[in-house]
Formats: sequence, structure tokens, C-alpha cells
Amino acid sequence: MAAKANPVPSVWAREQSTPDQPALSRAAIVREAVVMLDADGIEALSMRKLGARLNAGATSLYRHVATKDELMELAVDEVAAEITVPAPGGPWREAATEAAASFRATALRHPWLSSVLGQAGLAYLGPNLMAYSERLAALFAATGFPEPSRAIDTLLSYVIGMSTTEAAWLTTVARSGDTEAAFIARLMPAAQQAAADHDHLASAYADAAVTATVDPVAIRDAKFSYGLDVVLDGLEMRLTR
Amino acid sequence: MAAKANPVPSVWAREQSTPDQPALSRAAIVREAVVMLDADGIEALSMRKLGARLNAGATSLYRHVATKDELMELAVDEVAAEITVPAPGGPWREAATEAAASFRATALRHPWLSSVLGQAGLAYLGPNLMAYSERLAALFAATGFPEPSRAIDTLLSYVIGMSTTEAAWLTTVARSGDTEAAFIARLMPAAQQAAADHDHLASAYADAAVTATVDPVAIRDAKFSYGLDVVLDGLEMRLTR
DNA sequence: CTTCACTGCGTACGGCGTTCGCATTCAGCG
DNA sequence: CGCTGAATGCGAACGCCGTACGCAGTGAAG
Repeated sequence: MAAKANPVPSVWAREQSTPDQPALSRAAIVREAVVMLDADGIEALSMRKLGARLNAGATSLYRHVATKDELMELAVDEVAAEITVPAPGGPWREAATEAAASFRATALRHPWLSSVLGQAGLAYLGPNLMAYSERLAALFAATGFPEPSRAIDTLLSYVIGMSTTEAAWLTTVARSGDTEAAFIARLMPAAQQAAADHDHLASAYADAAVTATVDPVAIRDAKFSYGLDVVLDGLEMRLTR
Repeated sequence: MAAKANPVPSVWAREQSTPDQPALSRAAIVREAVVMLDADGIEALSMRKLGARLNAGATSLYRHVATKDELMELAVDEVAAEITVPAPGGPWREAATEAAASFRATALRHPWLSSVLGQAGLAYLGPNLMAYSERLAALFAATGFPEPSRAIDTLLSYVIGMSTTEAAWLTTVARSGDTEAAFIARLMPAAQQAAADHDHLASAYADAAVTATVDPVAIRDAKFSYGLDVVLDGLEMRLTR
């Protein structure tokens, strides 16, 4: 690689034992893959481009990773480490709210996560994902739920559903190049025309047109916490019963 | 095409004006795409294979569909027609339960739907999706929710999250070639080893190992309706308040 | 000094989505 | 009936993609 970089085929021009890069390693590959995924989305990640980013040939990656799917699995587990769950002991409801918010924040920070979840689900067995599940289980068991895993699945389903929808929306917005408010404004005519024959939708869109262009982020936050409160209310009923 | 099928390049061997197929049309393309998606999953659909299924060249499809993404959008709207929502008037809770079950059934009948939702969300404006939203809005508005769209978003998030997770799981199972119970049994050792250092997970898996291999379908059904009841309880509080 | 496991990489294969220009068909019109 | 112009199908080609394979260099072990 050093010799090839230099066009003069002379021994004397050869560079000296250059361990310039920290070498190729599974950890480095996964880390850079996450960076690329965050920056340009899931369809912009190819083994060739990833190799190039690491000053390596595309096929060199296969010494450390069996397949691209496996790489994605590793990337998911990598970002799963970012999701926090409060330790048991404090007030349950606040802890659950915090855990849900952390999941959502992570999903929005790495929008490609939603795409992968849709294809592979949460069946991965990576260490970070396992640790996350364990902390969730510990929290819910300590709270005294009769069926902790049922409660967890319910909460997670809501959080996943909302976060996935939101992440997909933000991806669409980002691809448009506009700000979120501008994108909404640009989309409204088409949406209102499509809803023309539907009374309830039309009025809902009319409302949205006014408010959503002002502060879309606040609206999304409020929507998330409304639904979260709904779910937590329902869960609480089963707790105190 | 007729001439090419015959190896003898003679005028006399030419077939007679064969309009054998009902011709290529957008509707036929979308219909066949859904069939292929259902049969072999999202990654098995390529424009070439789809063209071949329709006795057409791959590129002929582009006369009727701008791009593969657009085709997927059309396919989503096609299956969206299958989701039913009861008309307003009856008891609200049963109607919502029915609507949720219909969404889930559709998502499980077309597991590729979840993959697409993860990438594109529900921002599509297809007529069937719009009609679906309208019926939901009508139901919730008639019920008297103070903020119908909030309630809808909450319910939908739960349903989407649970269905997506379930569809992804079933896809993984299907790819393995095993039955669901057999797949679980085969997976358990690895799962239990991965959970070895996690107390709560280990015991949860131990429970699952016993019950899940018996009737996985019933367990998934129960899980879904448990969470659905949680959400509906939470919504009902806001209704009667 | 030899050996050997390990790592990187160039090449190549088959498949993909999509573009482009040509061939064919056919409805509508003179 | 003959002509024309639009609509439709298609083959070839472009630039990507994931990945199998076998060779080349390297550094530690013997």
C-alpha cells in the first residue's frame, strides 16, 4: 500500500514501516460505520466507501466482519450503549419516562436505527442490547409489576412505534434539504388536496398548517409525551391494582 | 418479442398478433409486486425479476412507474386498503380493538410493510392510506376525544411498534426454514448464554423457554392484546374525564 | 533463518436500479 | 384506406453493489 502510493518504483522511495493508522480492527470498523450511517443514512453505507474511509480496500473489511448484515448488527449494538435506564429505587414513573426519552433521543440521533429495526427487530443478542434489556427488567421488576415483561413490551412498543415514525419523517425532511418547518409548508398544499374529500382529515390538516410550521420540534415532543403518559397511566392501573 | 421467441428468422414462422397477456399496466405491476413481496420478502424484489414475472423486460416497467421507490409507495397503498376501521356509532372500545387487530393482521400478512415503514414512515399520501386515516379520525372524533389526533397517534404508535417487531421476528423465523416453536428452541441456548450474567433476563428466558415453544402464536396474540388494553385504558381516562 | 498464521488487497462475478435510443404498435384523422 | 404521431416495450450499457478467491507482505514463534 505504501509502495503503491508512490509512483516511483524504486526501493529508495519506499516509505518506512508506516503504521500510520491505528490499523484495521472490528471496533474501528464499527465505529466508522456508525459515523457514516449518522452522516448520510443507511443507503449511503457501502463496504467500498467504508473501506475507503479507513484507508483500506473494501474487501479488507471482511477479515474482521463476516458480512454487511453482521456489520449492521454490530452497529446497532454499538449505539444501543447510548440508551440509558435509571437504576431501580427512585420513583418508577419518572424512571420510565426517562428511559423512554433516552430511547427516543437515541433513535432520533441515529435515524437509520429505525430502518434496521423494521427489518431485523430486536432479536439481536449483542452485549449492549442485553444489558439494556436487563436494566429495563430490573427497573420493572423492582417496581412490583405482576408481569414485568408484559409491561416492558407494551412500553417499548409504544416508544419504538413513535420513534420509528418520527425518525422516518426526519429522514425524509433531511433528504429534502429544507428545514422541518419549511418542508411542512411546502408539503401542505399536496396534503390538503389529497385530504380534500375527507372531512376530518381536512380540518386536522388545517389545524396543523397553522401550528406545525411554527415550532415542529415542540409539537413532536408534546406528542411523544402525551402518548407516553397514556401508556404509563394504563400501566399504573395494573401496578396499584 | 414474438419473433425473438422463435429461433427461425423467417417471416413465415412469425406468430400472429398475440395480445396474450392483459398488457402491462401500473395496476398489474403493483399487484404482482405485492405478490412477490409477500412470497419472498423485500430483498427478493428486483425490477428485473418483477419484469420477468410479467413477461416483460425489466426496463419496460419504467413506462408505468417512475422509480422503484415509487413502486414501493404504491405497494404500500395497495395493501393499506386491507386495513379496516369500524364505522362510528358502536361501542368505541370494541371498534378501536377491531381496528388495531386489523392493522396488525395486515402487517403480519405483508411483513415487508414494516421494513418500508421504518424507512419512509406514514407520510405517504396514497388514496387508501388517506381513506384509512379519515376513518380513524371519524371514529375518534365521534367518540368525543378532546384531542382526537393525539389519541390516534398514541394508539397507532403502539400498534405500529408491536406489529413491526412481530413482523421482523416472523421474517427471521421464516428465513430460518423452521417452525416458530422449533426456531425458538434452537435459539434458546444462545439466548440463555448471552443472558447468563443478567439475573432478570435469565429468569425471564427460563420462563419463556417453557411456554414459548408450546404455542407461540397464542403468546403473541396475548401480548398484543395486553398492551392494547393498557393503551385503551389510558385513552379512556382522557375520554371520561 | 525458517516457518506459519494473519492481515490487506486486486481482481472478478453476478446482480442491482436506471438511462437512452431504437423498434413496434395502434388510435385517430385525412 | 393510408399516414402520422404518440404510447409502449425492450436490449444494451453505465456505474454501483456485496462478496469469493488467491496472492503478497509482515511479524512472531520456533
